[in-house]
Amino acid sequence: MRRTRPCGALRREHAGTTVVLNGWVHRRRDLGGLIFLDLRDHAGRVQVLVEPGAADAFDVADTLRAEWVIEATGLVRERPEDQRTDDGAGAVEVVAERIEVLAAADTPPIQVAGDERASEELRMRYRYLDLRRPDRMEPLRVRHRAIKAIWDFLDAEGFLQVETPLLTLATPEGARDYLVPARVRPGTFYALPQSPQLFKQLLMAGGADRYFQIARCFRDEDLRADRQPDFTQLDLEMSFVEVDDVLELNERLLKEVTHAAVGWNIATPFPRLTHAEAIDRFGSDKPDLRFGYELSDLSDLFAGTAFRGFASALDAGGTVRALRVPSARAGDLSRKALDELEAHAKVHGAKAMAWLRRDGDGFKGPIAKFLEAETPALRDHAPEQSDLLLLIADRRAVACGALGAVRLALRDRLGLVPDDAPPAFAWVVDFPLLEQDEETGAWTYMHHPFTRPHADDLERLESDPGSVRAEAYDLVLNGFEIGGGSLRIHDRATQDRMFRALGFADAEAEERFGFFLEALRYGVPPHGGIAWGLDRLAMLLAGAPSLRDVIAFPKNVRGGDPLTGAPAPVDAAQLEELGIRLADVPEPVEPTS
RNA sequence: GGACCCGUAGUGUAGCGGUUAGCAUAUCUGCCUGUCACGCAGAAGGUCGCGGGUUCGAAUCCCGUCGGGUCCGCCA
Repeated sequence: MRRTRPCGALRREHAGTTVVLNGWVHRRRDLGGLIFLDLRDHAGRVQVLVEPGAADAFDVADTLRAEWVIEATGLVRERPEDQRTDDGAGAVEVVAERIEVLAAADTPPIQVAGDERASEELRMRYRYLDLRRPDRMEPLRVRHRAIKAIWDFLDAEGFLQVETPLLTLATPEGARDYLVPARVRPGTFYALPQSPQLFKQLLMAGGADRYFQIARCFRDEDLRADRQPDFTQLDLEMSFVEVDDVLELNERLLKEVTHAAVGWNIATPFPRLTHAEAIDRFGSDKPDLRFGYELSDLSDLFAGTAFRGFASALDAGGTVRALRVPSARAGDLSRKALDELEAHAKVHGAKAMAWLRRDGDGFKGPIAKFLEAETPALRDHAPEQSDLLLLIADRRAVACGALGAVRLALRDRLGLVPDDAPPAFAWVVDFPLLEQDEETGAWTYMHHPFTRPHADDLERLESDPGSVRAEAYDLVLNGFEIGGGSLRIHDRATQDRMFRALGFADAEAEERFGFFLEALRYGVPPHGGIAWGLDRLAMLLAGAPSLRDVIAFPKNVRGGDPLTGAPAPVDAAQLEELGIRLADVPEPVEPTS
């Protein structure tokens, strides 16, 4: 018999009808002469009452255990007034007439019912059990609603959804590629795409005008809580647009998506910060704008200081940056806490972090006695009694970056962002086109080599490459980069100049990207677009602490899948067929746990 | 490549130099007709991840290793 409706969908108006229910035994309460079952499915739970009068059903109910799958037939009735519960089907119960076991279950290794949380490792190993919990399935539902809203919105805006290849050409730059051996051409390899970047530009060359794709992407780099080796982008591209067109469309899209997925009502347009501003004020190119604690530049104040720690950094062309912790919260930071914050700054590249605590007209702290000359000026930066100043002297990128990291540590330590804080979206624009490798001194692209240089700066591409801005933008939410894009170079001459600036010989560029450079010869429209990190956005929408929560079958920190056991060795025969011989690799070690 | 944190019954945890390795829950048995984390009585369940060392004595301290996690590097 087919179920009449989901367990969780039963309501008072169904009282008096006979229903067939399918579901899992969530809990069983055996009172001896009376058995209660909580029956659970995707929609919720309902109580099934089994009385001794229903002879067969009672005998079956006696054998049931947690997570057995059953079919229960019975009469829906309202529960006694004083016994109703708040959840969906809590006003009714089903009096069992017949119960059939559809699938028995061993005692599960992790409990589905109850508050107890197994370790993340076990929950990944038994992901299908973990997903039976409504709060574990919910992030996937949020993600589904977001993707549906994306499809609906972009379809209405005239975007064409196109799938691009997963087996494609390896590109030596960017992240490490995942390679796939090509059996029919021994010795050659496909690569899995790091993004559909060149394909979507070729679609613009093909006249698609506006394209999007929910695209799987692959990057063989080390994992993080917000980074998986295979992940999903919303990839989109538009022809005949300027930066404002792309940003404006994305703001409207996000308004729709966040509302459809989790009911947010976000304000647009989003604030825009230049890259330089984001670094100087927040010490990050993906600033968390939900709280203040902005950095300040005290380089001028310390120009000519006698304190060697600062003077040497300034002499080397560096800066002194400060972060003020207002007196109201500074008291929460003990000497030990300050040591821990300094250690945090060091992890992020700082050589040291100094602190000063306002004390009367002067300051306390290990370096206070070296700064008597600067004390009057410093008072302006710590106006309140007990205000705390955290100071780092270093190259701009290091000083700002490390203080930015300290700023986030303070956020977490002091709870500077309330749970109900509204989401803070922002655009970071005017990224530098190129950045210099610290060791080799070579210039490399910051975004990718197809990013259009800012027209006003193009003339300096060869003479002063570091000063050239890119027509590139990042989308930031609560301190996470959730998207990035740019206008693209669409003419061969500019693309050639870009490759030369990157130190590629013409022949080398031709070899790597010849197919794309050729396309630029045949009339490509000006175009630009963006890619969202869809997993990361879904994580933030779902309020989840880890990307793994919004991915159905995620990988662990070492890139393994505890459920399937991937990656794993393959048969010698399989390698033989692919023409692959393994170099000496360590024997796979059996886990001992 | 590097730093730090964590591995104790199925699960979650306590114990941090001498314990019969404790508690909760799950499991099994018995009792129980309005429970809803049902209750009550009882039982079984542990190479304290693995290897080595220190010690009269190690779950506990040290080293190594394996596994898990967070971060730095890396991630156009």
